[in-house]
Amino acid sequence: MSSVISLPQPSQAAASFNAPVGGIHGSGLFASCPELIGTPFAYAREEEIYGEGEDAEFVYKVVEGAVRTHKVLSDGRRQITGFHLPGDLFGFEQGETHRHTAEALSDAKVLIFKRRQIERAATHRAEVACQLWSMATNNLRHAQDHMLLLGRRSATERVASFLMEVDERLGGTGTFALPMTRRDIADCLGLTIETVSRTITQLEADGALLRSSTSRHVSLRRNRMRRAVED
Amino acid sequence: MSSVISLPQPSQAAASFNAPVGGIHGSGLFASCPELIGTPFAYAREEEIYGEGEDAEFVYKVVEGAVRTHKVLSDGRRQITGFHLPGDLFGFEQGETHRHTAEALSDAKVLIFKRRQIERAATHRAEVACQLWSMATNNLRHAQDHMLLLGRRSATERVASFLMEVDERLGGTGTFALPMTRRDIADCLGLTIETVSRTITQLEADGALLRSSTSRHVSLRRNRMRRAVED
DNA sequence: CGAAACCTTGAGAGCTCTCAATGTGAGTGG
DNA sequence: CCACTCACATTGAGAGCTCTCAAGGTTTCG
Repeated sequence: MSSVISLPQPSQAAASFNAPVGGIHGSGLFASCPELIGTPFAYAREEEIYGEGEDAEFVYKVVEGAVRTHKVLSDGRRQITGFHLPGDLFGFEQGETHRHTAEALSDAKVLIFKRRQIERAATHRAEVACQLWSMATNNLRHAQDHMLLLGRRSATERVASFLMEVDERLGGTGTFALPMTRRDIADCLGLTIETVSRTITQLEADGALLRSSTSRHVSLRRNRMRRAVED
Repeated sequence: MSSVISLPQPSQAAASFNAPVGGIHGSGLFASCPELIGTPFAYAREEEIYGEGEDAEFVYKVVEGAVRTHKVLSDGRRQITGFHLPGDLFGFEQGETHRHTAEALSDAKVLIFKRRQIERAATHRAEVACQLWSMATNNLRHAQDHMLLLGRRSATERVASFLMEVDERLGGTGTFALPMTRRDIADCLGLTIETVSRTITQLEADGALLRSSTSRHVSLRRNRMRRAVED
């Protein structure tokens, strides 16, 4: 909620929904563990980083740009499980394979770590293991909040809640550019793109936000926005 | 998915949805850490164990019975975030306060641990920290699966998926007694009790399950059940 | 400037919810 | 052991929210 994430390129950065404080712990993690040096790698916009079912040999840390992770059903229905920002770690699994797919939201630079190496560091250094635990617990808390949203909130509440969360992550100024498409938003909130679009239009009509030239830029009237979420 | 949980009283036990393998790691956790001795405590059916917003001073381990955790909105809408079975740990938080409420599903016996004590053990023993990390990661994986269910699956798919999961957790025989009410099921799946009821009736009409005398007992025809979930 | 992807808007359908009534089982006291 | 009670579960009818299908507008990019 109050996490501060440095955003080298605010207009391009994405919110990190599944790892709210991941950036913080992520930064500390490797600082305290100099033997863990990641290999730099770059991905183009929309490029797949790993796919569901693949061996979970590596773990990733966002350096620049943004990444999304999602799960899909056989008929194509998609649920985004998280957006990951600079500083965030993603790709950890308990089992042998990835349980979701990761793709670059924008052109992105990451550091790649060998999972075994990190696990080894964790088994030898309680400090590292505690940070990983802390990170996972934070991600879990966020996932539970999102379950409440998906299971019990209306379209208006979901979209308003989403916009406020993106705003917070992008500096909390109330004015920002959404780093993802309507489809990404819809697949994160369990809605359709049409419903997301209509809801944003309605929020604007209610005076809860303003849109400028491009559809990605919004200015939130946060008091009215909060009223739309109510709780 | 293949976790085996010992069920002293199958007809009373509940599925553990948010901590699929928690029981396993939970058992190991304190076995390897004899200085951590929990204080036994008992709760009556429907009794609150802790409430959202309270200080997260303690951590709990189910010994007997079952526990559910949930979040609520101000208007009463509720989302169950997990059912916890014997062996499962619950109540961990990253911050100072509990982010959800825990209640006994049936009469339950638990062991209570001081959170600080466990955290201290974790900072001194990488093994303990790794187990806690592992547990959190497993819970996170389950939460992400549940997000897909809540965001993208139909009522039929949700109920069928839920029933199969309960079956697995209760031994996988295909025949069992649901340990929770329709309301609990509905609040876990993001549906209403009426929709849950209608969906079960429909699954029975489709030959995917049989109900005996009491509404809580079901026998799954797992092949047809799987077809209802399709994926 | 043209093409393609993205976004918005409209109309109607469908799934789930709401409201209401009935049925059922477990527990209690006579 | 039975009647009573209350919580729980089922069923029905209609409403409402979101989806689907379709068309048109807008932005981006080559």
